[in-house]
Amino acid sequence: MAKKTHRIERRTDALSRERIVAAAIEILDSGGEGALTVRALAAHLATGSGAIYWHVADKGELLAAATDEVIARVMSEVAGGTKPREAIRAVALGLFDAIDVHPWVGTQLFREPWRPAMLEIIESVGGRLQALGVPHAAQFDSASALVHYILGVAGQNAANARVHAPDTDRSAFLTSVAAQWDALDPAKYPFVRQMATQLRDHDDRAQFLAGIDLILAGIGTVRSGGADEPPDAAPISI
Amino acid sequence: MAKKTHRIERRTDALSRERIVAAAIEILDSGGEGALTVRALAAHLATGSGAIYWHVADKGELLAAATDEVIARVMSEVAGGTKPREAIRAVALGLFDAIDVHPWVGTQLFREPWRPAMLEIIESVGGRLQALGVPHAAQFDSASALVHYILGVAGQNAANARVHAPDTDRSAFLTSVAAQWDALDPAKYPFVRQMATQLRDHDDRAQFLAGIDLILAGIGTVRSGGADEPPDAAPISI
DNA sequence: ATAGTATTGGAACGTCGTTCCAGTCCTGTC
DNA sequence: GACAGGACTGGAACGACGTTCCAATACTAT
Repeated sequence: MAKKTHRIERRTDALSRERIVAAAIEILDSGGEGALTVRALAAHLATGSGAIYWHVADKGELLAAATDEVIARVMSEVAGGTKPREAIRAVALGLFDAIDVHPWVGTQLFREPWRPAMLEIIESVGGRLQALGVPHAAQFDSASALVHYILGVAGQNAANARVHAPDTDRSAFLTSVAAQWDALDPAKYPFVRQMATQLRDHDDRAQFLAGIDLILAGIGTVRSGGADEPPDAAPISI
Repeated sequence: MAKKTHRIERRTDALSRERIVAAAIEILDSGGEGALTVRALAAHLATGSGAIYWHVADKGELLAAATDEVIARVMSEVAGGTKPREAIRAVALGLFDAIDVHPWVGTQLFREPWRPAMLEIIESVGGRLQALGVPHAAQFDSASALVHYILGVAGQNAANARVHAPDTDRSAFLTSVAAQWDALDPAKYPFVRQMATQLRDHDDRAQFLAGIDLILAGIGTVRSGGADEPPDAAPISI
């Protein structure tokens, strides 16, 4: 009836917001945050900068869209039907691994807190906390603690990826930082020096998970301390 | 004896690394991270860019030096002789307040982990954890969890300061974000929507401290779980 | 076929970090 | 008190960036 032919595709290689975001993710993954320039993106897509700006407002929106896309992909993958506690660990590990592959995401997560990426993380963690039986009064603080911890690790991993060459592996990087820690003044930095050895041999991923468990244990003390729910007996399990 | 007159001062308004870093902090505090350009800095100091680059390698070093300076100031202020647990809370709150005043520090902390700023934070938190009686095997993971949580909050606060105009107060900002959360699809974001009200009325600082307490509580379960130390009876108190 | 809109590619603008360099200041030596 | 030489300064200039502008082209509806 009406005349709305509803966007017939132009030609197969036509530019689109999706294609631009996908190309941006490719560049970010292979060259890091510094490699994503509008010129590089235009070259990658064999077009000009004007064409890109017709589909995307500015570089910030591009980075935000790329981040949302990566996070949304992670969150849909870790859906799982396990117990709440395991689900929280799975979500956290999924985020850790995603940022390991796309370090730039760790930086971008610190953007506007109402962006889809951030909302999905809060919802995913918070929803599982409810399922765990955390009393209502403690839910906000508990979710905040978990999410901020995850953000902190994410940002740190992104920074680490930024500072060392993309080809050097993690163990070589840790060894060099550990050596710097070990060379510190023992009078000024006794604790850091003691940790140097453990730093060299430690596993980032396992330590991240240990932090999650530590926070969950802390949340557990709140729950058993003053709540009326029986431990581990929440009816819902997402 | 020797001819080393050891740097007699030039004239009172002479440029120096310290004066440049101090000017950079002023600009960062008043105008945010985007306001610090080499040209603005040169104008502020009534000189040219070449003169600045004679004292400072590049902008990165300048930001790192400014961050180290602010953090060192905080750490010396919160020294305190209280009990370890209170000392950790004091250090954390000191960092929170410093980043509240200098939001750009929250971004810069995610730099090289061997910079003085980061080392001082790790040492300060870790040393107090030892004093608390945390068993050696758990010290590294515990310090890591606390520091990463602090970093996460710092980064988030820095991002918030970046996004809203410097004159709008925190409560107005929270209200606007809470409104966005409240307008979300209840089917997709049930938890976030429930938290919208609490977000509007919550106190960032108190919630930050609640997170610290949660992690400390988690660390406490490790200590009492497998260690031989009696609770709260560590002999040393920094 | 033609008019009108959607989309494109690339030139051009202003700003940034950084480098370069001619000049100036200051100090130590005679 | 002249002067050589290093310390230090100020600003012009360079290349790269994000963004805007616009003539040219591709496509759609009539």
